Amino acid sequence: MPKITLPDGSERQYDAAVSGAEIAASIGSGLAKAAVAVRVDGEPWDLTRVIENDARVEILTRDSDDGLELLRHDAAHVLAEAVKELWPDTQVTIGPAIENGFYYDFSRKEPFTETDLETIEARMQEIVDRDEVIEREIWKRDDAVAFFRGIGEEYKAEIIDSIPAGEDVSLYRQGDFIDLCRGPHLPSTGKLGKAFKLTHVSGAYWRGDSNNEMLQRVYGTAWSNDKQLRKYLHMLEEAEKRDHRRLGRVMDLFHFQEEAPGAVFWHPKGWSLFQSLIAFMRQEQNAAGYQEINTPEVMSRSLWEASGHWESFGDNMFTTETVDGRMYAIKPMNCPGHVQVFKQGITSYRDLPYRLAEFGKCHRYEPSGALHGMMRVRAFTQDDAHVFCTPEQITSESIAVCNLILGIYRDFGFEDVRIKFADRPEVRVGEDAVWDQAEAALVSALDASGLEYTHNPGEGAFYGPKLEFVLRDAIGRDWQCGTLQVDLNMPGRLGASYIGEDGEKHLPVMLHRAIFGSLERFMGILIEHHAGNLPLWLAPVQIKVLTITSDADDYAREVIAELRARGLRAEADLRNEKISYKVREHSVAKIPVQFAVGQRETENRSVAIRRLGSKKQQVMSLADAIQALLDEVEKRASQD
RNA sequence: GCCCACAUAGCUCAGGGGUAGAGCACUUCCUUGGUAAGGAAGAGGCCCCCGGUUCAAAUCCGGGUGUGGGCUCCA
Repeated sequence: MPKITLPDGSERQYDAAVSGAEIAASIGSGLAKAAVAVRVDGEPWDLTRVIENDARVEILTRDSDDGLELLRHDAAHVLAEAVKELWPDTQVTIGPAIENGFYYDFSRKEPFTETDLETIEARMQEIVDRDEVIEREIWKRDDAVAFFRGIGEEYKAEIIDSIPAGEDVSLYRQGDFIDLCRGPHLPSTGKLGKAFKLTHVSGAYWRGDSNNEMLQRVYGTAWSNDKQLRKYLHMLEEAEKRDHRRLGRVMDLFHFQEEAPGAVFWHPKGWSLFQSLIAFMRQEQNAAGYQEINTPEVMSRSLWEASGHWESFGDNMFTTETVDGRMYAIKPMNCPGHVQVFKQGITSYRDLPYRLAEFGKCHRYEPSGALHGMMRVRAFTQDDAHVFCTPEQITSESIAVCNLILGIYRDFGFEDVRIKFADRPEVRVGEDAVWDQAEAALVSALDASGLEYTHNPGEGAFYGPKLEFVLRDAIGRDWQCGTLQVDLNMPGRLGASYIGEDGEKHLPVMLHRAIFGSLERFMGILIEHHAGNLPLWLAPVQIKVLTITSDADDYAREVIAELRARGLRAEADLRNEKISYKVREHSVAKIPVQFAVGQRETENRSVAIRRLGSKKQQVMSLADAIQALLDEVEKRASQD
């Protein structure tokens, strides 16, 4: 006689043990239809599983986050069933729900083709039409291992084998397909609906280990209804329009070519934007007490051996051997160079904290498959800095860095920033006692700053723990940009020290920090965040002056001269073309402000202003227009 | 690095064992037009590279390089 308590606090008494489906039906037919699973005392259960005792029960509907995840998980099972029907000698492995969809990893000799995807998708729809009952079964672990081994599913058997002996496992059966799964699942395949689509195939290593066999992964997306599916597919198209590689071309910012994989060829407009980013950062960090330096790009291999980089990353460094047989490395980082500058001057604790910054161009031989537009390159520019300080100064310096980073992100319109604390990795340099100290210092700085953060275990740098600053862009994607690392190892390895108040030699603490991270990557993120519609203060060409007829050419030249004299980046378009033609071309090129000038404007020294994205025009005196734009630049305002 | 796909004009792409195609961009001419493409003509190609098959390869096959989607990696 279970008493069921619903989330709103109401209670229902049932005469006998009752299933989630029955509870939902007793509340309403609409709910019964939308229900996909239940949560019983916080634990997700199948809708058909019988509840014997008093419990708190929550009905999960297909529209809820949990319900959607379940649908996606079911879609993965239906995918696996379809593949097993079509190609019985394919082995199944794992198939989880992921953000926006699902995937399933299969082991087979022949990779899937694009045509196979269509075939599989059609079969999945048949399985949905068949409306097969999905049943939960509890097996003894060893029986399950023997069963899967018996039907040739070695991977499945291996997974179950890694579950502690003596534990029972749950299997789910739908039609002739049976799979190990924690559940819960839908009561039948028909409930999945057809708002799913297979999207692409790729390779994926078994258990995520590159030493293992490469499996064939099929990705798909799944939603609660067709409308949601269409909305998602539309969002993908919109994201593609924002692609910085496409916009970099239409905005004439940069290009890549085969002779320099992973390295940017900057065009005048792209370099202008790059310089704007540097100018801004320079101003902000000078104000925060940093001094800018520059260190060599090519240094002897011995320095990298001393720093520990050679051992950890030697395979990923560009090297160069001179005719006399000396081996040099092209710098992958700036820190060893900064330590050399520290060693040349600083001897006293009175000089600390000592903050050195560099816009250093680094080269890393990234795996070819990792390259991706400007987001992952082999030649990039870091806004790198190192704060040399005493152990007592770690907290205050770390807080200052956090505030600097968050403030700068706000200036770029990134308000949603997450912080992750990454501690010691398995492969590292230095004593554990030193790591204890560095991690504790970073955590205490975080606690003192009052900022929220999450824990990212084992993801620290080889020389110290770090904070990762992750910003979320306009369409909800996360990008890790900034970093703050506490390093108690490198100064000692490279022989840096200072004389403390006590007259003794001490090792300085080194805080590594970057805010943009890579300027190339940050620019890519900025372009995609703004969909190319850069805020006025960053736009390489801020104003285009378009003439209606050639009678206005002289006035247009005057306007350009005036704009440039006031520090605005402006270009004229005096071509013998119709105004619509010019407007379209510069709109496509994402120029934020267009001034149209014709006879009327020439006569009263005005401009007809059209902002990117707007179809309206505003006529204003040239003087007022310039002032308004200067104000906007000063405020670093974003249009969106 | 690994799996799959792709590589044709500046760009976006069609084609396909035997003179290389379109749209846009570009050049010239006409047009001086008030807010997202005015008209005409012209020029533009080692069909990514190296091999092989073939009477004949841009096309088929193999290898390489690059790019894309993932996996692994990211000091």
